[in-house]
Amino acid sequence: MLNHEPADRVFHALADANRRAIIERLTAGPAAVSELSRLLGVTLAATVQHLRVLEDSELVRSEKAGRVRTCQIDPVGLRRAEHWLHAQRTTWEHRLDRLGDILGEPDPTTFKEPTT
Amino acid sequence: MLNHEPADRVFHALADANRRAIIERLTAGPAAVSELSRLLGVTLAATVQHLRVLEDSELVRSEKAGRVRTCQIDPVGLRRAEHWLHAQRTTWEHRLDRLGDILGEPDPTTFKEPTT
DNA sequence: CAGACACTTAAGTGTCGACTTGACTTTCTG
DNA sequence: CAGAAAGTCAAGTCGACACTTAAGTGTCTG
Repeated sequence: MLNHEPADRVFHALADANRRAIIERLTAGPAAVSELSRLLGVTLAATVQHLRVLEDSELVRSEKAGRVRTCQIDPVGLRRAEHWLHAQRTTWEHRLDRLGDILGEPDPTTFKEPTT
Repeated sequence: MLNHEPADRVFHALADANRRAIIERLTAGPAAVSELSRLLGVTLAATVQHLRVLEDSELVRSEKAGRVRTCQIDPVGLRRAEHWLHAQRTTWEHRLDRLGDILGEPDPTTFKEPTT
């Protein structure tokens, strides 16, 4: 089941607490890899691996100047995830609305939810 | 790093394409476990395991009547995930706004981003 | 009531993912 | 220029995870 859909990558990236901590830090402004490494309390190598995941899912961008790589938020991934969730929630809510309309109608012929 | 934060659970649940497919199906209305199983093309047992993850993260609720368990969306998890993403994005956007204000000011004393 | 249905639980398997250590490369700085 | 700083790359370890099969448990239905 090794999918490479964008949604897979984004949600998988967000599933890790350390990666979310990186994102939370970066919303406050850019940071170097070593700073993030200190923040998480893990090795530089581990941090770099997290950043690779975050960049692949377009949640973070980074550029290297001299010997320091500076990371910042990439809004693309964030928006993609937000959009999927919003779509699900609104679809669900609209369905409930329609259901309410039907149940509130003056002539309620016995209504049954189709399951198949 | 086996965290049990709610955000961990929700995003981890959403990271799997089959679980997202279940959610997408349920936004259209309730469904039985065996129907979801058919939809995914995996074993009933596997489907039950996915549902356990989805229920633990409050993305799905289910009730058993007779021998059939009916599943439906639980908005709690969806909202939780959406809220986290929204918070990150807006924090980031507001920071950019403030940055724009500063850079657009009449007396721009040489501005340097604090990194530590 | 017998057999089909709709799950449920347990155990096993192969893969992935988060870390680590250790060996480099590149870029400052005293 | 020597050494420190900041990353980078490559293994290697070990626990999680998505499946499966197999053996149940209740609940209809003819």
